[in-house]
Amino acid sequence: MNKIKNEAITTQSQDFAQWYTDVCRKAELMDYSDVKGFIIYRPYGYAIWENIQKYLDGKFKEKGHENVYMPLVIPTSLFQKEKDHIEGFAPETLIATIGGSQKLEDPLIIRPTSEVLFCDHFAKIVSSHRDLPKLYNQWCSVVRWEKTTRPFLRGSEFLWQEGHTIHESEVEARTHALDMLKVYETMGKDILAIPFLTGTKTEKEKFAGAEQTFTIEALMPDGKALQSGTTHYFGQGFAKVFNIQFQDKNNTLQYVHQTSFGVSTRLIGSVIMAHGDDNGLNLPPRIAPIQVVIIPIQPNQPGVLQKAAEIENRLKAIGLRVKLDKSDKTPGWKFAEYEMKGIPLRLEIGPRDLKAGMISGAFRFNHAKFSLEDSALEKETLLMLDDIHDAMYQRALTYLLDHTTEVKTMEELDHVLNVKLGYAKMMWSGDQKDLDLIKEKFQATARALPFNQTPFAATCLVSGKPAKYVVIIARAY
RNA sequence: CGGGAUGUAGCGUAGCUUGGUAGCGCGUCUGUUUUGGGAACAGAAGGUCGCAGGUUCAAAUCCUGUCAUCCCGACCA
Repeated sequence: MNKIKNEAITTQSQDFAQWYTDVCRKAELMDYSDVKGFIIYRPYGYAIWENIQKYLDGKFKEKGHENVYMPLVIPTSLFQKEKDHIEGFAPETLIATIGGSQKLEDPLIIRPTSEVLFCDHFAKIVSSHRDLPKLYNQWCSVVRWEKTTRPFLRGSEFLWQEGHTIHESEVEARTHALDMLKVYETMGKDILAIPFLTGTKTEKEKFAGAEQTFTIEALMPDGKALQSGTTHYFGQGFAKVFNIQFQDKNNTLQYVHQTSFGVSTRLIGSVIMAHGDDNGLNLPPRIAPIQVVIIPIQPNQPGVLQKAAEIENRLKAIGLRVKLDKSDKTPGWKFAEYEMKGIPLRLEIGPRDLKAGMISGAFRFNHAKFSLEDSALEKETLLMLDDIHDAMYQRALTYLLDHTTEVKTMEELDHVLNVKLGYAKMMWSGDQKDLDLIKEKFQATARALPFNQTPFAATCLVSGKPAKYVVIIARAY
């Protein structure tokens, strides 16, 4: 029953990285293009992104954001204004140097992120405290010339959303950055069925140009962490460089306080790894492009196809995303195929069910089979999809908790990173040199300073100096 | 950017050592029978052997270069 039916997919235990790539391609989420790092988002993969977009776009608008669209290209002279920012991104920019047949005086950088465009624009449109806050969001793609690329996890081009906001006060801006982190965290719980580790990034890991960076980190089954989204408090750094000023209520000129935040199609990679298994993809119901697949058994028998179509229509009528597979593949083939594609719920209708007035089916995530009364179809299906979501979230949460370990010695750290796998929670002096040592020894980095900073030891695990922070260490994607 | 591996039909591969008509499995198409966990039979289509040079009467095969993908590092959402 649980043995591997699809020989084409490498098993996770054989080679987790290869398993991941196999799933991406076999489930038809993406395809490679002719340019390294630039992937084709196929309909099934893109539909997952659309579902994430739909959810987030709604949440952003609830928070008062407006969508805008900035240019694809940034003049080099503009990009270079903020020092830390350019230092962070310069090594991975793609630059257009020719327009038509003429060499460009000021070469155009294909945006790796749009901070400077927003800043430049904000400076022009803001003059009074009455203009604030400005809460903008942009859906677009960005380009970063990456050396190593993997589908969804790291591409030279990826789709994302970038929010950019400016505020009158530091408190308001900081609160907003944390609010948006909460939106991301809730998204994990609501639709991705992924519990995120949340916290603050260390000085070294924070965004180029930010004063403070917050993060959501997902723990993958191979024990590695995947940074899945970040929000930033920029302070007034960009505002001063780009001269984004306003007159406050006391008639004095002030610089705005700024934030930005983003999540990308990397979330798809996160979902693939967090929930997938040796049978392939396993999608949480709320982002699954197809939530229910209906498989007619012996479709030539009287009434079977009609019933299958009726079920399809009834489920569509209550707003579900449904597919009825009328093709002449055998049922066994279809079962395996739709498991591989991660469709959360399968319904089967055949002569046996017709006679009994029942509908058979199975869950993708745990392979459990069931049978339900025809009359209860709508009600039961909705309940089951919610149950599947909750169970998937719980399973991921249990994994996260089981794989978050407090460590007090180098030996324990070694054990967590190399044997037990997952997050190592340790006390840290606050000196980056101590973390550098860990990186050198274990190729692991600080993922976050968790918001819960309750100390559990007095000294830093590495240096023995007085401990300042609780920090989460892991290998990362 | 360093180290390793691989490019032959949509996918997986044989052939390469020793140059001589490009083969197999899966998938695809047509038809018939099937159908409750990856069906059977019959017929058919599908190839610039990654690309570019070179050696040769002759190159998938030998030589040089190049590109891409994957893996492992360093760098990064």
